[in-house]
Amino acid sequence: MNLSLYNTMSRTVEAFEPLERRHVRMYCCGPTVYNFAHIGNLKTYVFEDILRRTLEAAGYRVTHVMNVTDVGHLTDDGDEGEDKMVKSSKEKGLDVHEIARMYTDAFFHDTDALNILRPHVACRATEHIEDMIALIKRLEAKGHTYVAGGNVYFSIDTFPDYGKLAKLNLEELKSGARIDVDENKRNPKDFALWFTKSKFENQVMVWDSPWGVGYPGWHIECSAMSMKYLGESFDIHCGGIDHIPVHHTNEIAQSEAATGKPWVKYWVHGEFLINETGKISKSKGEFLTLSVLQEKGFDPMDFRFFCLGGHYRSQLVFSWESMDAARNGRRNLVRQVRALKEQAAASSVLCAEAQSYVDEFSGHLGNDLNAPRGLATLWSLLKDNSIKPGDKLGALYRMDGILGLGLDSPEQEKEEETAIPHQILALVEERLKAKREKNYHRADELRAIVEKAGYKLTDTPGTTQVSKTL
RNA sequence: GGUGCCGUACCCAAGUGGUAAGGGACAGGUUUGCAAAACCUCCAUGCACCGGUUCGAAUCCGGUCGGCACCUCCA
Repeated sequence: MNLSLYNTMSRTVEAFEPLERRHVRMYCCGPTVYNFAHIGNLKTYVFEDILRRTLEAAGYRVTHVMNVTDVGHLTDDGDEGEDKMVKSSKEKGLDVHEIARMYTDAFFHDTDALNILRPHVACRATEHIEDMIALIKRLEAKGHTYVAGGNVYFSIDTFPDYGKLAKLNLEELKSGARIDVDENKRNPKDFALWFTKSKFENQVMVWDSPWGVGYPGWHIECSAMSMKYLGESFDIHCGGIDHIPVHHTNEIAQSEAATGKPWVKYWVHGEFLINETGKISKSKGEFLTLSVLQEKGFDPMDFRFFCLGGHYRSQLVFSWESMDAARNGRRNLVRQVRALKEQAAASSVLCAEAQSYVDEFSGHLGNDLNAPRGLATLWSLLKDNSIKPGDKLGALYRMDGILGLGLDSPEQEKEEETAIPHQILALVEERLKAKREKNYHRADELRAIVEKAGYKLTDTPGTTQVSKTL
């Protein structure tokens, strides 16, 4: 399987060649655990999961590392603003560590529900403060830092390639166009590595350091932890597209300034999920989480299926109508798979025709993760009556190894029996009797009554199933 | 003000020079007393608009209009 990926650094699709022959080292920016993940966040993790599964399907051993940001960071990249962890902790009346634990659990609960493979290493920022301090010391020794107003800053003017990822034009950037510039900074684009004198109110999350008691800047954790677990140069770094201009730009500066080596080979960024009003965010509009979707009757897999319908580098438009479409489409798929399962067991060796569908599918996924095309191939396979059920199922399972829709997992019969009132059951009985007597006029009357009461009747040979209308 | 992305049917969405994938909805049909399910069929001579290049353009170039994102913590 050939694999090519769009590299933000070169702005082109490049053939993928890892630094080590059969091993891929991948770092994904993880959640900041001061709140639930919203479905926009989750879209990015779905894309990263597709990337990982594609790499594995291509035969690579993957080491997947993700950070969990449990250090409080300010609502502002400068020295102002409120600490988000503290803010959340106050609102919930829990201490910051409890907040972090609660939202970390919630995060993995959601990603598990979406069948997203867990990273091999999920590292907490609070457990790597020493690594961050060591990295800052390294930068300090090389003259990339300065102390001002009690904080340690990275001086971007000491790093000639600053902004290469985002293609920032430093002359023309209007820093401070929308916010006030931190007056401690020599260059408005400088960023803090360590804070000691912020007016933080968080007395819990502070650590001792050579520069005084305080806490790390928000970019340093990713550099420190990724290099700790993946080495000073590794293959893939991914995250949301919003990270390009600031977070990843700063990570590159501090990482490469410290080591003097190229840091990351491929930068892969996922586009945003948006709705009619713009991006889905934590501070704007309705806060859409996976739980909200589930409360509205959607299965987490419906959301995964929905995400797979668009390309990861395109904005995807969320609407309830689209979710309905995704649910219908996925139910249709599951139904067909169930029918195949009843006919045959999945073949372990595929016939040539089935294999050619799998190859076509792999070609699409290998071509910068074109999941929508892959899905189209899956539907054509399903429709191809020249392929025997066992081969069809075997091919489907291979495709699903990447799609992760859980097609091979045993059917969980979700339709749990909600208690049907005995009045309704009595009406159903009466209707059955009318049916047997071929009194269809009466039977239809009874159907109307029962349906009006909020129950759906489905006739099967000899009996009738009752279920509550959603 | 700067930068980037985008505009494809009723909805979502692929498609980067060779004559519009796929899903959903809708409609028609087969079948079942009815209903549901299932199955079959149908669904863009056209890809925001206007010019240009080309044998050929949704795809390339120029312009216009519209949307989104980033330059602020953000997936």
